[in-house]
Amino acid sequence: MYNILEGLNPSQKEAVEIINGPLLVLAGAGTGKTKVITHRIANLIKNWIAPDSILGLTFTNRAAREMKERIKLILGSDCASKLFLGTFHAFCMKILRAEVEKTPLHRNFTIADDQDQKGILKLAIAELKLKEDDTDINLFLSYIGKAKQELKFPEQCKANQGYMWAIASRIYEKYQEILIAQNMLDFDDILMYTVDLWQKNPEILSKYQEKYKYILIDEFQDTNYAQFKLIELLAEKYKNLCVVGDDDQSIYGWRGAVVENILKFPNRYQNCRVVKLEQNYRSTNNILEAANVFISGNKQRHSKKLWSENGVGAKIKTISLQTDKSEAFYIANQIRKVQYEYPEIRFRDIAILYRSNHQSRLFEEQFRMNKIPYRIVGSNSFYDRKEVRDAVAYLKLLSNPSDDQSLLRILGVPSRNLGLKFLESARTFDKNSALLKTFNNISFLDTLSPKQKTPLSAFTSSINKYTAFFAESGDLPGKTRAYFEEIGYLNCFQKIYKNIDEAEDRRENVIEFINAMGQFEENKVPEEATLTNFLESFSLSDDSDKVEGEEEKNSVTLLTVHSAKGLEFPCVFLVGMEQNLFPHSRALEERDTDEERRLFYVAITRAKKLLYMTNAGSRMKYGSQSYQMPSEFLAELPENVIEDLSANKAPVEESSINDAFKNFYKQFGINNK
DNA sequence: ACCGGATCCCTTTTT
DNA sequence: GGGATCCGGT
Ligand SMILES: Nc1ncnc2c1ncn2[C@@H]1O[C@H](COP(=O)(O)OP(=O)(O)OP(=O)(O)O)[C@@H](O)[C@H]1O
Repeated sequence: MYNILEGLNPSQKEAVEIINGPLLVLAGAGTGKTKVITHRIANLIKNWIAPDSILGLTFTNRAAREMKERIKLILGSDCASKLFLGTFHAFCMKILRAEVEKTPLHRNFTIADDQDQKGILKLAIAELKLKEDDTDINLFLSYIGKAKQELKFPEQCKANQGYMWAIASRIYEKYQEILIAQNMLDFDDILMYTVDLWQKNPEILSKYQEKYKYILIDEFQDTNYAQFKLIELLAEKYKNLCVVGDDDQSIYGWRGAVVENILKFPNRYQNCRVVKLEQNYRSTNNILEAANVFISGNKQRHSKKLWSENGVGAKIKTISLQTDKSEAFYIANQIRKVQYEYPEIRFRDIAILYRSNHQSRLFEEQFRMNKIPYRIVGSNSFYDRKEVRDAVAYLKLLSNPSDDQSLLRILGVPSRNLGLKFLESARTFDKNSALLKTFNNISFLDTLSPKQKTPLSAFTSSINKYTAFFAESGDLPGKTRAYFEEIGYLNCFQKIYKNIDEAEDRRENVIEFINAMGQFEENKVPEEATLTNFLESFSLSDDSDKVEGEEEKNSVTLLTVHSAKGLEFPCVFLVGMEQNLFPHSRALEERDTDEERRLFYVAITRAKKLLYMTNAGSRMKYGSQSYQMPSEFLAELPENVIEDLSANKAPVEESSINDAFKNFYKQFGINNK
């Protein structure tokens, strides 16, 4: 049998061998915290603890997936599949589905995405006859989110002081009413409802306390109040709670994360064991020295010294490029060069890290042209496409007939001669009924002209037919394709988009989406291949069960710094190192770049051996050119660990030079045609 | 009611 | 660069 304790240092061993009681592992990047969690799980199982009584929670899907893979390596996939490993949200959804009678929702409830949220919030504002203009929508959503993260229901928010809360709590109340009427919940509800369920039903809580006797949580510095409370309740009885994290890597403050959760963990659990790890096994000392600059000044932290036996290593390379295009071009070239120089570095050992998702686009284009295989983590660009969102809405409606939001989305795609006036009449026909129910009401149909009655009947009969089909599990792609064809969606694109290529593109995206359902189904037992399950994993972006092919595995990874947390790559390109991008303009405006600095620390510490940082002098922003200054962080890098390659003329793509000149001329009003 | 065009937002970061 | 939204013509 695999020796679980082999290859661990004494502190790691200590943590792994503790079986019962609260345990905190507080340590810097790359010191093997995640390794402690995975090996500790293995050790629990070796000590005859049932795998299904172990709960491993992570923050991001990517981290859950990574952990699953590591555990598979130690325990084998049979054993690994028995324990629950996933995000807080995935775990809570499992509970809410199981205990649905005790929640405000009905079976097959669906998760509201951000567009649903906005739509419902608009409805709430309209129903209250408030005249808040659209720009306030995001503000109110953030109020509501904040309340939910603190586990406050609308009732409790009414007690909040201030003019804004007076309005916000009324909107919150209405918003919640509509969500529930549509049998939906938003992301924050997932946590709030679970805590509420447990608090109101001690017998249910007790059931789960008995089930999950051993709890392990990675990246604990990122938990918010609701998550802390959730775990506190679950662990109350046995207190076998192991949390692991690094206060210097706290980068989710904007989402309500409370660092004190980890810092004060020993105060909350009196007999808590604390283990610190100081040896970094990941990076070279050059990389660590650079990283340290950005956290040593942080207030409110446990100071941790990191050291590594990995030698000084290569210098960090910084390169300034002219444009965002030449940045992507340079990196595509550099990847080839790196592979030439270091044959052991495969595509999968390389990552492109950026501050925000939209930066991936140019790299995708460039990599496609250069035949560099890549995969993007966590970007919604595909799933955010209108045609894909519409496809999802078509399906959500089958799973949850009360989902008016989805109905509204797709009723006019393709156009069915059923517009605003028609909707108004359906709404007034029965204010308290879901739209789809009204559509099926014979006496409502009788109020319509034949020109509307015919398309509406065709629409509802397809919906009803496929609702019945999907009630059985299995063959999701086949049924979906037939559904989309019959209801006129799959072949409506030629009609909607004049440009034939665009129409074909969009149609193909829908086909690709249908294929993704096939992939979802592939590694599921037939009973689990239900539409509801698919939609749920889609909403949670939970692709942790997806099996990747070799080609896919051996790809360059494109991802944000946030989603790279917890991961490591031998070669990292940190791109877009420009003022207002990283650090982000919002942080600069608020004169609070602490979290950006920690984010930068996280970015640097992803690299094992090679680290490149690039910045561009100009970049397309909102469709127009913007001139960019190098990031203030670059100036802080210790000189002895960096090497500036900018002077060595990097190969610059022809068209980028032309672009740069054109913009130069444009700037001075010279017409260079 | 539909279509096309103009206009106006946006853009952190994730579940 | 792209989506949602509004407006005016058909
Ligand atoms: N005792 C050890 N001996 C050799 N390698 C180790 C040891 N402990 C950890 N490592 C390696 O160090 C690397 C970093 O480990 P791990 O990802 O667990 O760190 P971490 O503390 O979770 O990092 P982060 O804070 O960045 O998430 C991994 O490649 C791991 O295999």
